[in-house]
Amino acid sequence: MRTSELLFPTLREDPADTVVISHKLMLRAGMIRQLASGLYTWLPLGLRVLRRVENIVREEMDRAGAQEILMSGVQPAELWQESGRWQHFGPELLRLSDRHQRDFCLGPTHEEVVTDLVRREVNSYKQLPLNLYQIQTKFRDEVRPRFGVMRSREFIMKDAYSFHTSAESLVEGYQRMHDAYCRAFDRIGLDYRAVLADSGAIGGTGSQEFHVLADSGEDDIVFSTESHYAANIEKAQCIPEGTRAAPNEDLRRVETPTQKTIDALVRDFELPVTRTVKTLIVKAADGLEHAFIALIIRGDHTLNEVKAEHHPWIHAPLTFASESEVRSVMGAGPGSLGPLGCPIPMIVDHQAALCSDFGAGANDDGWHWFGLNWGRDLPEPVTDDLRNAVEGDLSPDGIGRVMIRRGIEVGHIFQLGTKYSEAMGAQVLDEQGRNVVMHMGCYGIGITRIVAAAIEQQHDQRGICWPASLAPFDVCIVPIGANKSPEVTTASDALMARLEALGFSVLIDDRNLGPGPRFADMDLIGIPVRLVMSPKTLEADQVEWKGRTDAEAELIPVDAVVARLTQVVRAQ
RNA sequence: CGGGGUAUAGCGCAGUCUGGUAGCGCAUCUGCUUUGGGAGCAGAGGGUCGUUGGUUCGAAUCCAGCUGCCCCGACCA
Repeated sequence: MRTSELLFPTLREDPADTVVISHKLMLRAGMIRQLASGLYTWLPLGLRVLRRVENIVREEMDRAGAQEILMSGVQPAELWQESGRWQHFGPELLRLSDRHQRDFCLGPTHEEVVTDLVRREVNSYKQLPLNLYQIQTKFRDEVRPRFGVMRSREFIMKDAYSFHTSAESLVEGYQRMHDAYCRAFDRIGLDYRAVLADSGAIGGTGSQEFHVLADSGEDDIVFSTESHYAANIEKAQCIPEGTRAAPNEDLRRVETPTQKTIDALVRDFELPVTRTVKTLIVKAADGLEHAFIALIIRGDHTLNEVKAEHHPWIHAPLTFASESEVRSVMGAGPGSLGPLGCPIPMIVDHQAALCSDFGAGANDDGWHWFGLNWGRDLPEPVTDDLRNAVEGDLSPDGIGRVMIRRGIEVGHIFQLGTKYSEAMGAQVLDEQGRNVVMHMGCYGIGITRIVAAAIEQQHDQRGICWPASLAPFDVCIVPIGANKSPEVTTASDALMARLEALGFSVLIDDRNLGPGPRFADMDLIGIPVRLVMSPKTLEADQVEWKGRTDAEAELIPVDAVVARLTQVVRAQ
C-alpha cells in the first residue's frame, strides 16, 4: 500500500476533548473519526487493526471447536419478553418499532436469539455440546459514552454461547473457552489477568473477567502479592484481620455540632479512623418487617454495593435512603447516625465488628457516642462482608496481601446455567428419552475495546507502538532523496514487491514530503519496522532498519531484510 | 438523571466583557525551490460564527429557548 493512495488523515495537533491516550492517538493516527457521541467511523488504518484482532479471536475460537454464525443485530421484542429482559433491561436497551408498530431492539447481546435458534434446531443430546459464536456489532445506549472506542455505544464484540446436557459438560466447555481466551490474549500481546468476577444479575455459578492492566482502566482489580489470586473489586472477598480488643474506655456522649463526616471527626477529636464506623441506610428487601436496613462499616472503608445487594435482607438493586427518609426512620440526619439506639436491623461489616472503643453517630443531630463497644453497649452484631478491599488487606486465599490495579475489561466468560434455556424452553432428549433443559455458557470479547487497550499499554511520546500481531502493516518503507535519484524509487518499489510477494504487508511512504513529517507519521501510526532507503544506503546495497521501539537505526544489507523481518513478524 | 463547560474555516484556537459586518497557526490549492526528523518564497480558495426567536439603526458579541459535544457526579452519612 502507498501512503499517497491511502486515506489516513493524521493530525499534528492533539484533538480537543480526549482524555485517554488511546483515544487521542487513534484520532491523530487517522484510525477513527467520531460520528456522534459514542459512535465512530473506522478509517482504513483502524479497520486493518480491528480485522487483525478479529482474525486472531476467530482462529482461537475455531481451534477451540466453536462454530461461527451471524445473527441479526435487530431483534424482536417477543424473545426479550420471553426471557424477561424486556422489562429488566433499562434504557441501555435501545428499543424501536417498525412500520407495523412491532417492537424491536438493537441487540446489546444475543442470548435470546441464539437460545431461540438452538431450541428449534437442536433436539437430541447427540448434538451437544455445541458452541456457536459470532463477531458482530452490538449497541448499548451507555449512560455516558467516553474514552473513544473504550466505552462507545456501538462496538464490535465476539460473543459465543455454549449448550450442554449437564453442568459437568458446561464446566468443561467453560474451561475450554478460558484457555482459548488466554491463547488469544497471549497472541495479541496484551498484559492481562483473568480475574474472578461477580456473575451479577445474569446469575449462574461461575464467571471470570479478562482485564488488560492500564491506569486508564475503569475497574479495580485486586491481586495477591504472593499467589495467583485475582478478582474484580466487586467480587474480592475481605478477610477480617485481628481480634476485637477488650473494652478500655467508658461510653460517653460527645457534642459534635460541626463534625458531619468521618474526616472531621478524626481531625477534631484525634480519634484513629480505624476506631470509627459509618452507618449507611439502604432500602430493605421486599416483604421484610422493616423498610430500611442499616449497614455499618469502618470509617476508612467504602461500601461494596454488589456485596450489599446480594444480602437477602437488602433490596436489589441497592437503593440508598433519601435524606428525608433517613430523618424519619433514624430521627437524625446523615452525619449523626450510629448503631446505638438504631431502630432498624443492622448488618455490620466483619472488620467493623472487630472495632472496640469506637466512635459513631448518636442518632441525634450534633451528637456522637465515643467509647462504644460491641457486646457491652451494643448487642453482638450480625456480620457480613460489606466493604471494598483495600491495598494491604489479607489475600482472600490466605496467601500474601493484596494490591489493587486498574484494569480494562476485554473479556468475560459466564456459566449461565439454565436461566435462559429454562425461561425459553430450550430442551433436548437425553439417552433415556427424557426432556432435559440445556445448560448454557456465554463468552464475550470486546474486539473494538482491545484495539484501544493495546494502545493504552503500548505507546510512547511519538505515538503508537503496535505489537507485531496487531500492526496495520508489518513494515514501512521510507524512500529518501527520490527526487534526486530515481534509483531510490526503483529500489524501494522492488523491495516492497519482494516483501509483499512473501506475504508481508508493506506500507511505502511515497508522499512528496521531507523526511521529517514522514518519519513522524510512521512513528505515530506505530508500524513495527521502518526501512529507509536513500542514495547513500543504496550505494552500499544497504537499507536502514529501525524497530519502532529501537533507540537507534542500523544499516543492514538489503538481502538481509527478509530473514530479519520474518523473525520479527513470526516472533509474536 | 443532577451539576459544570463549550459550540467561530478541515484541525487547534483568538475575537464576545466594552455591539459597527471575522482573524491567527496548521492543513488545502497553484507556481518555483526543497528531501536524513513536522521546509522556503510568492500567490489563492475556504466560515449563513450550532440553531430559533428577541433587543438594537446595526448582533459572533447582549437576552431567552432549543440542540450537539465534552467533563464531573450519581459510595454520601
